Amino acid sequence: MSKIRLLLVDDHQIVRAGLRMLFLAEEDMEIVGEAGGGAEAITAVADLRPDVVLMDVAMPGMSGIEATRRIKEANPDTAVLALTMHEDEQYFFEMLNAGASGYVPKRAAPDDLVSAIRAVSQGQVFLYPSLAKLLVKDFLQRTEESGLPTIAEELTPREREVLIAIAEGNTNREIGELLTISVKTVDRHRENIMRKLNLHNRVELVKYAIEKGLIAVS
Amino acid sequence: MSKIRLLLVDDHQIVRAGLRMLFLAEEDMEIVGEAGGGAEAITAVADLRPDVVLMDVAMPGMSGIEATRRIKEANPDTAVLALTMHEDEQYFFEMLNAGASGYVPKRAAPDDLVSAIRAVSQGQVFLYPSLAKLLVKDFLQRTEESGLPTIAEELTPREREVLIAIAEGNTNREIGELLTISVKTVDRHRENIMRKLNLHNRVELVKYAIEKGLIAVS
DNA sequence: GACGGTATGGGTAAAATCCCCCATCTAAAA
DNA sequence: TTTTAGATGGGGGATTTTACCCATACCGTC
Repeated sequence: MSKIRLLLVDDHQIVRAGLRMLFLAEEDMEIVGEAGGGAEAITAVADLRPDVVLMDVAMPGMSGIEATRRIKEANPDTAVLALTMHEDEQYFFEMLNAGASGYVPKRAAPDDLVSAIRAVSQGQVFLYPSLAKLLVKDFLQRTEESGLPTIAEELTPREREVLIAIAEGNTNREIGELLTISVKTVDRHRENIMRKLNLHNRVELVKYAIEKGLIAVS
Repeated sequence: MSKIRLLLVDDHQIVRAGLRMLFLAEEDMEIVGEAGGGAEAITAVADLRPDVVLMDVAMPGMSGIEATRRIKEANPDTAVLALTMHEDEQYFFEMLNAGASGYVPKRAAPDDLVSAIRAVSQGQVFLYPSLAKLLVKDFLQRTEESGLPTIAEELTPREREVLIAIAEGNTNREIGELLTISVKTVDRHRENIMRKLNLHNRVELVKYAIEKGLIAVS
């Protein structure tokens, strides 16, 4: 197995030195280069073709955000992991937009950073818990905005489950297997849902479920 | 420091036994109870007041999703961590919607599960990298597609018309009358649409149409 | 204890869906 | 000019949906 090739980008060489020490202990990683700014980082990536770029977000000159955007544009296979002092919401979302595969605050435990690098080197996304929370919050806000008006109150929990399963594209038979009940019971629930909501076919059920935010559109 | 109080919810007692063994080694956690189904889980939470509920998603009877929704409704301070075999996109988003604080697949390393419990017990959100990826994908999709729908390019104008009519809830017969063509032709168009888009029933067609902005959700 | 709501499930039958087969006509493209 | 893509339509059949009928069981509440 070949090592994960790392590029360190940070405007403080003390930080870079610390990171170098940290990765000496990891046998599956090697540092192939360093850069002290965004512009340097771009040329370094082009020259060295690292697997993962550890990118400081706030730097004088070209910011880590802009550097990330340009790196991902020219080289989509290189993963960028944001490493930052700021757990600021704005920076976080902008780094995601720029194409970062992960976001780790500098206060994180070294082990977390190492895990993060392994995750992003495999094409995964690593979000530090406090940042993941922001993203989930954003997600929930969006979904509930789209489904505010009078949630499916009239439905029983079981009916809601069945409705969701229908809206996901399952047939009645599949739903029966999913919920371990007979097809006829699924059918019965569907009938009750339709009567309660005054809907008359599957398509209308799906649109209702989406409107009420019971399922995600995509 | 008091221990993190855990409630295990899974319909397989073998899984629960395995988890019990796992947490014996963790000195800052204790299992205060178990439940074999969603309904039991709800009463167990009310009785035992755990800090974290480890919740299986797919269970016969009340699913983990519905159970989570009800637990969070009655007890917002209790964190629910979804533990599941399914890395399914739909389940994941629904668990988030229901109020889960984290999502860990059963294939994850035990250490990851322990980290996840510590994170959610502190009010953080823990997402396993492969799932975090989904959330970021969703985020990026929303931010970039808030302007452009990227219309169904592959469909002919007539097919688009038929798709829209389907998504509006019309039957094939009604669509035939609407477009003054025979039911068989509508059927033919529908087949072609499904083949082109690799969709396999009306429900998926509707969701596709909504996703691409061909019809309004409400 | 009776009643309403929820969840379960069986039977039947018409309608609709879905997936193949086949064909003709037209207009644009190679 | 031949070919291709789009739109039109028919036949058949397996499967699913939809809409009724019926029932039992549990759990609260009045």
